[in-house]
Amino acid sequence: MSNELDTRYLETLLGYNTRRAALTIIGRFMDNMAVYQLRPVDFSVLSLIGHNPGITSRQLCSALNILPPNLVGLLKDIEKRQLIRRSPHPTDGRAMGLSLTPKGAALMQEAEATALDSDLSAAAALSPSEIKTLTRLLQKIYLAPT
Amino acid sequence: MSNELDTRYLETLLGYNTRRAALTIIGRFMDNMAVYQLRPVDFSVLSLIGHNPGITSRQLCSALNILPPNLVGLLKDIEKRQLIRRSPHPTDGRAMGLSLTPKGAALMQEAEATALDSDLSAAAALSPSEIKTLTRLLQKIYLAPT
DNA sequence: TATTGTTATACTCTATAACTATA
DNA sequence: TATAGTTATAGAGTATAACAATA
Repeated sequence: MSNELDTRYLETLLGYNTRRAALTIIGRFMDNMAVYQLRPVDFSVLSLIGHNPGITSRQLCSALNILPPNLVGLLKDIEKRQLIRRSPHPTDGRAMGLSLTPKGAALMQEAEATALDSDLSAAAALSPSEIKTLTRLLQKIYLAPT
Repeated sequence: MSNELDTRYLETLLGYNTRRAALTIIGRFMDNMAVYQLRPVDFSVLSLIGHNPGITSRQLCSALNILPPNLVGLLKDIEKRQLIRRSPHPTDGRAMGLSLTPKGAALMQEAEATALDSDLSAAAALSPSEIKTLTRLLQKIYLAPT
């Protein structure tokens, strides 16, 4: 079948290019994280908890743009897997402070190393300085004031 | 509330940065396309049809990574809006060739101009040469052989 | 025997309303 | 009166199985 499609116009669009690259990178990330049974969102939540012991579920929601009802089941699951612990918040009786268990910390130490490998293999076509440039330009976009 | 979260680790990850930038760019794209009642996927489909008259639904699926059953309703909708036309395929009796109606072509001429404006405003923090660099690096990632 | 387009359906992700307990 | 966490539920988006018509 003649499959000569003209996609040149779409390839001029920043949204198209950024989304396709994101899907490529995240697809590989998912493959590499499957062994830990972590989806990208699980990884992000655990990583934020690991680097911010005592973080609340509301803070996770703001940082990761998750709606509170949608975080409930996720936290329940990773707590059931004994990766996190909920402790009473020191100053706010409504909230719970989240932290990694030793098992969760051990898992995340491996998972974060794997995440780096995954990034490097997804960006194997780029030099180290190109990766730095790419990161800087992407951050300029999403950190720009509206 | 003390909202001093440490997100430095996540900000080193290519997947995190690329996804956040994509959400920023596409969010703005959606806002700007709302007036045409086009979602990103509608825009992509109509744009590919416009630049590839006679394209089949199967070709659209491959190019945009859409599963055939999920394209059916989309095509039905934009045909009902009289933006596309389905004609018998010249050589394959199973397939239909898709093309824009005059109404669809007029809409897409405006929508593609708006898409460019949207990109430029989403990337307002970047110079023209930075935008070119960003595009090149993103394409290097998703066009790289597995 | 394989492919195009389609229906029906299931699963995941995301979003909204409303409740409770604490502040 | 507002906020943290939760429940229930609705709506997108994405996935698989199976079919008729054609290659």
